Amino acid sequence: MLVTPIVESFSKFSIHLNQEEINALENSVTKKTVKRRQCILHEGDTCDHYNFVIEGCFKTYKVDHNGKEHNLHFTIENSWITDLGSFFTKKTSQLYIEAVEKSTILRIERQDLNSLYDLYPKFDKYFRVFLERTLAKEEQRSLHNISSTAEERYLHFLETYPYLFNRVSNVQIASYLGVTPEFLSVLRKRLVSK
Amino acid sequence: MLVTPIVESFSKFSIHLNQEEINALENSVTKKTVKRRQCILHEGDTCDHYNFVIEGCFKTYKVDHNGKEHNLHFTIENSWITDLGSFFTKKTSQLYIEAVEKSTILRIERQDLNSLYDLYPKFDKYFRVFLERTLAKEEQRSLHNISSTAEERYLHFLETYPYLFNRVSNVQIASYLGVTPEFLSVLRKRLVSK
DNA sequence: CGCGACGTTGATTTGCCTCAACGATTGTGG
DNA sequence: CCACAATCGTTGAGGCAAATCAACGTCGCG
Repeated sequence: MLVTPIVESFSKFSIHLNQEEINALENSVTKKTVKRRQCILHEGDTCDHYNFVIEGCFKTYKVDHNGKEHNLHFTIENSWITDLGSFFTKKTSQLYIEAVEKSTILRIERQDLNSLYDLYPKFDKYFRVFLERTLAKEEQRSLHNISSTAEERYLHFLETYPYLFNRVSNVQIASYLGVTPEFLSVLRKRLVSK
Repeated sequence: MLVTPIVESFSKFSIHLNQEEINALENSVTKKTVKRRQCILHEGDTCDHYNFVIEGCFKTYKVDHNGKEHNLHFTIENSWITDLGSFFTKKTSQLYIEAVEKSTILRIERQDLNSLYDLYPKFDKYFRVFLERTLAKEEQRSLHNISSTAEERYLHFLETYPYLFNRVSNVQIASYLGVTPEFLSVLRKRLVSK
């Protein structure tokens, strides 16, 4: 089954899908393979779907009015990725979602997800819990950002996402931290000499 | 009924509670009045509840290792306020939630909320939708923060939350924007002279 | 009435950016 | 499978946005 990783994700939140629910889910998703550097969402698109990352890694970024990229977050296997803002308001997205590595995703369209919500309350519960966790992480992040220097943010990044260190370039990390690659280089040098 | 404003909030998301559900909710909440400058959550507390603001205004802030306050957000009437991070992990909170004005809240404890989730699927749906919106707003905010100057952030704040302008001090606004009150003063002067 | 919070101004400092340059790595098309 | 191009990581000089520190008048509240 395509959706086994999703079913396991439900299990992690102690929500167990029965065969009917699993089949409904299986019929709602489409598998897509994505090349390195390929975008699954462009600025200007309307985001009408959720994606579950089966394997690989994505970055979500915005391009500002000076043409600079700002990474909002990285998403690796076994998590959902979408532009919630666009998904909700049904307005065009300001974001790009791009594969950092060769990746595989399962996509579910808005209408199919809505059907699942209507038919099976477990989907509301699962996303309610998933969103609580995601929001808690987001808050934790802005909390840390607001009260730390760039050096502290870098160290915190390394602690929190050790598995990303080898998967994304320093350019990407700098963009995520909100500093220039040059300045990250200075920070790294300083840290080594300590 | 105490919970009328909450029932109306459900209605805004097209979720309509029946009398049984309303009664269950009514029996789950406790009304609290809060004085100006009184905290409903302190750093070190564990946050085991959600609060619905009936009237008034709160700020959620962190005190950093230099003793400075950093406002994460303001919450006014007809919205929920809690420390999701602490609520979830059941760990102690790093945050303070303090009334900016004399306020009234309805509090619901974790166990009572869990009972509602178990008995009535509408509650999962309501919070799923609520969290999607909240998370979309959070993302919108970090998106804007990451790619704007302090002046742009201040203008954006005024546009987005015009109703807060008269309710919270510039010290609070500066803390929310991530600048010092002195620098906000400079910005305001610059803007007037334009 | 008096005290503490607020808003403002100015002088000085600093964290991080910009721009420019260069060798090392990576990846890709021929 | 190699050669060339592109991206990456690093270093340095100079600049700017915002912080820090200090000072002072005003206002609202107890």
